[in-house]
Amino acid sequence: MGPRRTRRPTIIDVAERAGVSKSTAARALTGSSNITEETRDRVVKAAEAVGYERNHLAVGMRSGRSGMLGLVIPDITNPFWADVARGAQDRAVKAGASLLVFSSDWNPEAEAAHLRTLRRARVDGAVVNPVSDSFEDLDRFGLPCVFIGSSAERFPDVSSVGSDIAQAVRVGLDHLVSRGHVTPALILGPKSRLARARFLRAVHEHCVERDVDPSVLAIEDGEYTVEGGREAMKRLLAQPRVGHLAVFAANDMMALGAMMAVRDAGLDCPRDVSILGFDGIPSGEFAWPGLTTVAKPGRDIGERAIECLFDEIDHKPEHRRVYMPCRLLERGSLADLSAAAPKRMAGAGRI
Amino acid sequence: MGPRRTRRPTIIDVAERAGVSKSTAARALTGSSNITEETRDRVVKAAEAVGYERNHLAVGMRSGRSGMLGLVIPDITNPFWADVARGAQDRAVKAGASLLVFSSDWNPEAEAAHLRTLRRARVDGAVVNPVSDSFEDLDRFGLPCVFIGSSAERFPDVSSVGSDIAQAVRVGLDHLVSRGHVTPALILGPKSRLARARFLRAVHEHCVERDVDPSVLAIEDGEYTVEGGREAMKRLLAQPRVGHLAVFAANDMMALGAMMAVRDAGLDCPRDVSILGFDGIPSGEFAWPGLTTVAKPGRDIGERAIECLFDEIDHKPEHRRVYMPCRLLERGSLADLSAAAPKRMAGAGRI
DNA sequence: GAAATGCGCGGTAACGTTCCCATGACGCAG
DNA sequence: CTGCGTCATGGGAACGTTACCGCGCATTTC
Repeated sequence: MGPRRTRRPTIIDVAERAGVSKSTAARALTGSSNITEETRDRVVKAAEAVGYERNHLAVGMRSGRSGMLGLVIPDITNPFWADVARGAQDRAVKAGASLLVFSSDWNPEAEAAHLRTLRRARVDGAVVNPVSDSFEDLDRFGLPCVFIGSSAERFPDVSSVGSDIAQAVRVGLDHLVSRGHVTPALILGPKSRLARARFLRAVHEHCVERDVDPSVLAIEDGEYTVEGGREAMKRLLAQPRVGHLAVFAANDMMALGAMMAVRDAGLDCPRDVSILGFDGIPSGEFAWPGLTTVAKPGRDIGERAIECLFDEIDHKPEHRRVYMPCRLLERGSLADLSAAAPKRMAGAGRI
Repeated sequence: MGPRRTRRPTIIDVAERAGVSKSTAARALTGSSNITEETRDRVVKAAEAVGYERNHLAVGMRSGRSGMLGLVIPDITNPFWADVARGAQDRAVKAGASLLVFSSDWNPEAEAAHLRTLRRARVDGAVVNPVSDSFEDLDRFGLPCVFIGSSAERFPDVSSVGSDIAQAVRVGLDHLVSRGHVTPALILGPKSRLARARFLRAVHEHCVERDVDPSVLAIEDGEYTVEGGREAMKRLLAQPRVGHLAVFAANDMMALGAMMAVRDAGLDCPRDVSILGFDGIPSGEFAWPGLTTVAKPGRDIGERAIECLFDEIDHKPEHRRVYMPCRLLERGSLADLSAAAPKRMAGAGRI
């Protein structure tokens, strides 16, 4: 494929071939009114004949709309963010827009640099998972913007899309209870994280509704990693307990780590310990047993964020804050202790 | 963050503030020669003062270089392609370029549509994993282009980057042999796939070098999916055999499916069956036992592809075909049958 | 001392598109 | 027949930038 270095046809070439002025050609091609059907036909034919393709750079320059959107996420390699990116991509494509994707690696400086690049590229707006604590850099962006994720909470003036943590926790706890685990232990993230507080608050609310004393629940903290979950579970297993142990982890990676710790201790999941995760990463499907988890709707979040962004661009200040519902992914990491189906725990889950 | 609707400063604003002409301002800002250090300073200060940011749309229009590159892959959600995208992204950012990312879903029409979009956006070039069989659509692209992946083989005129299958197979087989598995069974993809033939050829070459008759190896085909691998392994297990069974799967998903089939049959991996995968997807890490596999360097491939693309854009027709080396990821799915360390098979692998 | 060279700078055209306004044709009513 | 409104079309400006050319000035060279 030798890239042809011949000049690409412009609207003037089309106009000449159709025997009209470039204004008329433009009108015909943009589908505007005030033009004879016959003329439009001629222009369209001419455009096809010369292989004309509208130059979006020029369009963007003249009209002030580049037709490009930015997406700045921590890491496209992270399955959740890949999901988000995919949703955003599809929604953008559907609207005829293109997506400039950047990974910030949770680095505020990289984030700022990418936002600068987006501004220079004259994107019409951007969807961002903000990592910078200071509103400074983000405020400077000066373009229509939608935030994604729990960190967006810090910026009340920017509309945002995220998962509905309260609903997710409810779904998870309801499922645990339905399987006979009324007072599960919790493996949470570091105390510094906003997400941790939200998660815990939702658990408390749920407990109050069910007349359970929240302070009964065992809680261990750890980093949001496999190792963090493993260590937390080790501490949990070291505590004295009677009977089956159920654990709700705030993150799938931690849940998988917890699963390892169970194995390390010579115990079996789900026979001795039940584990419920939160995220819905693909790896959970291939663990043994398969990790039952509450899945965040990454793709939907991405789609929705782009939709909000369009509203923002069009000055329709609708939904300032959107929380998308999560859903349970039932696999095999939960024992069924309910009286109804005492046999279900054995071969459960693997699809 | 109310997006400020005030006009963004142009180079003319900078020029006026610095008391020079816009030509001089442009010269100062592009770092071109023939300009006093003092004038340049003044212009740069003025630019900072008014918050000037170069309009890349206008630059692209005037100079013919938009500073944007395209990336068309099957699915950003697939961990391998996410890796590739990440590498491409990093390399592009390093060169001051931006990446427009699209997912084709293995759909030739979507691919063609995305390529059209890229052309209209006036990207400087694109990195593509071609799904279309006909060269037709791709040839029309008419821009600097680099292909990625084994399917690129079909287009000898386009430079491409991929993983070195021959080397990967060698690494895998060498490892198998070093663990005492001299004649592993093979789980391969569908006969229609080019990748299958290449994989098999590499195995044959390796066998010949080691004076092993290739026809001894048991082979089962299947789709490149978990289910495909599971079925293939089931058939493999149905065959009469003596002692330990070792399997080299052409794909991690199939390997994970094979692992399930082993479990379904009441056998144990790695005690009764050893499994080696190929890809390096993250899920393999969390399977039990951890999947030992030959990992493709997705990120490196992405980086390298962008580098090749830059060469292509700059008319430096260097490396037309690049194969990146793969490396072994040792986890726990292989028993050690070699005399040296007969104990290693038990607790192997999990990091 | 005059011509030649080099350098810093300004003016203007051009990239390809869309938008606004002018123009001419045509139809219709007075 | 004239005047007015409507509608299809053409002409030109503008978006923000860079490339090219030319001008004036200072320095060099025979």
